[in-house]
Amino acid sequence: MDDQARIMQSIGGVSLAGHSVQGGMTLPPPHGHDGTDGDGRKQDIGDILHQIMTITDQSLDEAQAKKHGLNCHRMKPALFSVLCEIKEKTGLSIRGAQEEDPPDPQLMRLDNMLLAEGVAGPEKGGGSAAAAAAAVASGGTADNSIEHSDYRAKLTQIRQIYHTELEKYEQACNEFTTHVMNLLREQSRTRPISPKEIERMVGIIHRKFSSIQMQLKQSTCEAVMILRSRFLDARRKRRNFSKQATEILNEYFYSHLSNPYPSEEAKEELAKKCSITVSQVGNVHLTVSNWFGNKRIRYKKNIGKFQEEANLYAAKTAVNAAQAAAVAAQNSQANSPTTPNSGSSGSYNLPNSGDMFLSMQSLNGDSYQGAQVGANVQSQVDTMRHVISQTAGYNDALGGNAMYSPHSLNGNGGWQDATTPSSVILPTEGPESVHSDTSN
DNA sequence: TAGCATGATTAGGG
DNA sequence: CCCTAATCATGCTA
Repeated sequence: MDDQARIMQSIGGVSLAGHSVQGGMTLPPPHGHDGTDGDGRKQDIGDILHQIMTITDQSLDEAQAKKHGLNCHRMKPALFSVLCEIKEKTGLSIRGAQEEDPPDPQLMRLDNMLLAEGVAGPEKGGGSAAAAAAAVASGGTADNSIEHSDYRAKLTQIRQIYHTELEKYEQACNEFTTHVMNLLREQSRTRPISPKEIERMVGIIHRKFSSIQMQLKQSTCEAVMILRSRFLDARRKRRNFSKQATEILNEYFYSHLSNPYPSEEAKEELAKKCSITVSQVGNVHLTVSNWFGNKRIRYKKNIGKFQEEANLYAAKTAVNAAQAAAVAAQNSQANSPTTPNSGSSGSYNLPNSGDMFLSMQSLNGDSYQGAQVGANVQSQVDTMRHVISQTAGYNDALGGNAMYSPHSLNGNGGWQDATTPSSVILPTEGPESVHSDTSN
């Protein structure tokens, strides 16, 4: 019996203790611990150890020859399968523990975030999903608050980088896995490596690579967050309106001082007239609302400070209205001399602007409250009369210091009828013809 | 550069 | 959902 055969036999004898025979091969019965065969086994093990210790002393050819001899030994397949079985059994507990790993919550969080931001997930819906998400976050509407080309461009860039890197990682992972698998398959001819063990190794490799992937996802998330915060900061950045725009808004405000709550249509119209566009701010409607909200509150807080401004705009409105009225009167005289006067107490026609216009329109549209109309009309008429009298050198009993008294504010600090649902329609024809400088 | 002006945001109420 | 009130943050100007 040569050395190799003895090794095989010895290993077989040790390894198969307590196991039945595979492949119909009869193996020595399990050794007891009574020491009857102990000396023989010790001798065998000693031989093996000796061979292992001296293996480096052997030449390569000698080692190859021994290896070949081992591979060709008739007992090798049986021994091999038994070793595989034992290995599998000892590996079970480890593998079981590792495979029970729940999905990493942090990874899930990152995945969800990337999906929500439109970086991961389907190519097409991604951008709009992100836009919608960001719009919701910023309180605006999806269609205009984040239609920011810069934002989208940067997001697309991030998305591209992310996918490129992800692809690289996946490729590297696959390549490495294939390499390791090939290596293990190659080695499995000389040492017991079961397919399951290869699988396990692949799992380990994948886990390692997924931790790298997580880093990628993490930095991508960070990039998106920075982008978003920058974008939102930019949105917050204030840009003063043009002087014209402020004038238009002020004119509307002071000519509707009794009820400075523009309707949706009025807001849109104002935005249009003020050339407040989507590109200028995120949300046109919100901007006009902001302006009126700020104006109302600041006016109310310090009426004295705004008195001068109020007078200015009152005069402006009145003069414009008077001009328009004069033109209208001329036209009406020329076109239909029999047109009755609209019933005002003065000698001029009612101006076709501001609350007066509203009252007329609203009466036609039957949606406006009578009381409100009355208040507005009265306020406007008073102002008009006063201003026109001043500009025309006419004195009346009102005195000259307060063209706009804060009578629109009630005792509670609120505007009269402030709770009345506003159905105010911005004059679409009158002011345009009057304020030719503000029309688009 | 301080201080005011002003557009935007936020919290809370109806 | 719109409003007010308070506040933030930036723009403008003396």
